[in-house]
Amino acid sequence: MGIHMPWPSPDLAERLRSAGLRPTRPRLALARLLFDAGHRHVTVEELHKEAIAAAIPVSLATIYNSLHQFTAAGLLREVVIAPGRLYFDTNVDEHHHFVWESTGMLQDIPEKEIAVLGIPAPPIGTEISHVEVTIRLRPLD
Amino acid sequence: MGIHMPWPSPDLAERLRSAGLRPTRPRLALARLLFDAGHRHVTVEELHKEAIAAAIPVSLATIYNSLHQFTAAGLLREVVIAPGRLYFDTNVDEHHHFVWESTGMLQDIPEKEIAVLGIPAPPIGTEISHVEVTIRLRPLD
DNA sequence: GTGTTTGCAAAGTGTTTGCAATTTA
DNA sequence: TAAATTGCAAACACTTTGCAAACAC
Repeated sequence: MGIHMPWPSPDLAERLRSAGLRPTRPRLALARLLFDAGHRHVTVEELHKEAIAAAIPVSLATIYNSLHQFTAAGLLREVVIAPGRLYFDTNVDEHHHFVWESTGMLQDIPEKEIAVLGIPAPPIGTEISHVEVTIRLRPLD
Repeated sequence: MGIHMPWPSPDLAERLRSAGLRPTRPRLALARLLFDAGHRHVTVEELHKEAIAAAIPVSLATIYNSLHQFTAAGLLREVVIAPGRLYFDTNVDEHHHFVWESTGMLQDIPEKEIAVLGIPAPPIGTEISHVEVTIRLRPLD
């Protein structure tokens, strides 16, 4: 855990199978778009357009379903940066983000670059699931 | 900036006026609910229910409008913790959050408690608007 | 009185769901 | 063949908008 294979990717069908998901044609095609090109941040709409452009005629509903299934299976992580701006992040390891407030764009910051000191003890009955630092940017000037 | 008056609150009408907002009856009533009881995290729906319960018959549309106007005026800050879970935070100073993943609940962590080290230089053409640390919690066991 | 704000109901948006047809194993 | 998955279209929940009436100044 924590280590990502560079491309060429491991067998995607196998990866889906071990996540408990049948490697159907739509899912494999989406997995290729998502995981065969390094870490990505995609929105539902973007992925749908990409799929259509790649001559993979998946319906929007299937995009939604697949992204949620992938997320539940731990293959993706959701990142919300503003109301109505939801990304699915193929980097599921602990890491941080730059967020361009003007465009909604997102950029990863490796976990190792940033140290968070003084994290308070988690409230009784809870444990820390993860810690994320979001650095919001505005255009200079 | 960064210092908040404890209650009793300064004159709310004046506060709205200097934010460029006419102190209308609905806006004053909402401002009282929001700002007269220390820092709060409210959702649109919660505030609407509170207003109705307080015999202030504002429409949902007015809640939406007012919250957005207050936000644009710098009296509130939006905090999205998951798709569809938007809070308006009356604490507009730099600070951090605990987020209960199971319930969506939110709790402030004062800015001073946490130190973020190693923040990378902002990408060319941008400056840092703010840095927030989100600590997600899951139930113990 | 003039320009702003409100409430209502209608129109949008983005997301989910039900179900018959299709596909996987 | 049996069970899971897909696509479509309808249903949803949430948010915004248009406009006449009410209000602030």
